[in-house]
Amino acid sequence: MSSAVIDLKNCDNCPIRHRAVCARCEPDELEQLEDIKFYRTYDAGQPIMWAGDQMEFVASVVTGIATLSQTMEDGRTQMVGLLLPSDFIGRPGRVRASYDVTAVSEVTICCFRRKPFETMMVTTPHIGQRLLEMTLDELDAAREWMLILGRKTAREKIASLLAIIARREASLHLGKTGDGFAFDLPLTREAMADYLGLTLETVSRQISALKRDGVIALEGKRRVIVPDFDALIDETGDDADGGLLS
Amino acid sequence: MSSAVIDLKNCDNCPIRHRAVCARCEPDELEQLEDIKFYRTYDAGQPIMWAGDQMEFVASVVTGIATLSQTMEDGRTQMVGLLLPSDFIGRPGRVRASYDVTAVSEVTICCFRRKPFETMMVTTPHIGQRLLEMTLDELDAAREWMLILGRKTAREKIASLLAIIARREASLHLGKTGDGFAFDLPLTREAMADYLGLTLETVSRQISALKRDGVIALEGKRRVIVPDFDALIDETGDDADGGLLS
DNA sequence: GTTGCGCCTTGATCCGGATCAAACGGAAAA
DNA sequence: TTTTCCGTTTGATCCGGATCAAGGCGCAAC
Repeated sequence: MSSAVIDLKNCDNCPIRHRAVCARCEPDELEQLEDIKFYRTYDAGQPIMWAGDQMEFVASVVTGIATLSQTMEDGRTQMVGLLLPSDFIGRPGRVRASYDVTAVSEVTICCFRRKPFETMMVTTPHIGQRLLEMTLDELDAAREWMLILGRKTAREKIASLLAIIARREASLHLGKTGDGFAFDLPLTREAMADYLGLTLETVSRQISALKRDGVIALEGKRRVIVPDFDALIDETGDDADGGLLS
Repeated sequence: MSSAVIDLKNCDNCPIRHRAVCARCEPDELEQLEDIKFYRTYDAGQPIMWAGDQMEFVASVVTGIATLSQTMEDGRTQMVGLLLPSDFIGRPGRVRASYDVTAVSEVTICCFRRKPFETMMVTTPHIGQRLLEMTLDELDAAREWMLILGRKTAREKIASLLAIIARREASLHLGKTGDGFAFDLPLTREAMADYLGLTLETVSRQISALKRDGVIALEGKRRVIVPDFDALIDETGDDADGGLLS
């Protein structure tokens, strides 16, 4: 694997330090962390780890996008996680990876040797608490995903995925989700198919259909324009209010 | 809701105290817990809470089986969690329930008022740590479930569900999973369909097919006999070794 | 007994998405 | 420039599971 240590200290973008795990750490706790962390970068398409691999470290995504996925013996693949900056990789207490982790874009991860990290979790409750919050959020996302996989039509699945990505982009760039909102798809058609439990042909056809029906517009293959966000939400089959009302 | 407080102290079967959260609590921590916990019982089929309900407590299943599920406006339903004794209900820090919780059999839950429980999580790290472990296990289960929903055929789905239930029964009763192993289905055909993203007719047909092919035998509608456990596993499409080998 | 009611099974038909196949378009390599 | 290649689109056909419909079985109420 062509991965390299790129920095050992003071990465302002390190999510474990500044956003994910250590948002509430004391300065001396941060110094402890500095001693056991290092960085790795992977090119788009590269595997980061295979299911069954020995995991010597846990990690956190700093930049880029990676996927968690499971593959059956005959090759059928299901994505089970989409890892964005600040998301956590690996699991304290577990020696072997349970899923394949693959870089979708160029990805930099911040690694912590597993043993020291585990002992730190005991001595520094904040880290465990933050990890619990993150895991609960992931569980909620997984459950929303299960509804998509189990009960939605192909069109609803595509609309749901677009809405998920659009919402994330909007919140990231402080952007409005108003009219004419636009964003880039970070995933290939095949990756979208693996996400949604479809074939890439069906993904392509349904995107074309949404375009034909004026729900979205495309610039090239990857850039999506959403003229009316509510119209997109209508296509997802979800409740109009995202569970916000009584 | 015909729910009643059934006991306020010393429930040897309370999973929060003895199995789930407090496995490593000190005696004085247990006493703290006693002050803020109470029990409720629900009949089979009764709703325990609806998505959107205000949650005044978090809880833990003591006896019986309950389901977590999501329903779309038009009635399509997807089960997203199967709650067994010792499983946790609710989420610290969240005011409203995200999913419908329904009793499948008669269910007794052990409730903790949410606020005191949350403050206790801060003062008693063991509880948070145990909760993290449980949540990570649930996340793994959800991801296995996503593969089932997204990529498996109806027959593989049924076989997978039977294998999941069989394995749990086996581990519960210290039972072997050897030849002639038998267990009761805790779910109706409809609940199985909601679990697997199928219709109840397809569930019924595929169970009949597995019976016809000698993979399983039935006693009545609910009791399943598995003559050869490996043959059942073969039908799931999963790797033969459950990821145990290198 | 018989009636009614859940829960389950089975049959006939339909349709959405998979599969097989071909071709397109843009970017990098030659 | 042309070639190659990868990601994508589109078309034709097939099939697994949904849908619609009828009937069976066990059980509790009457």
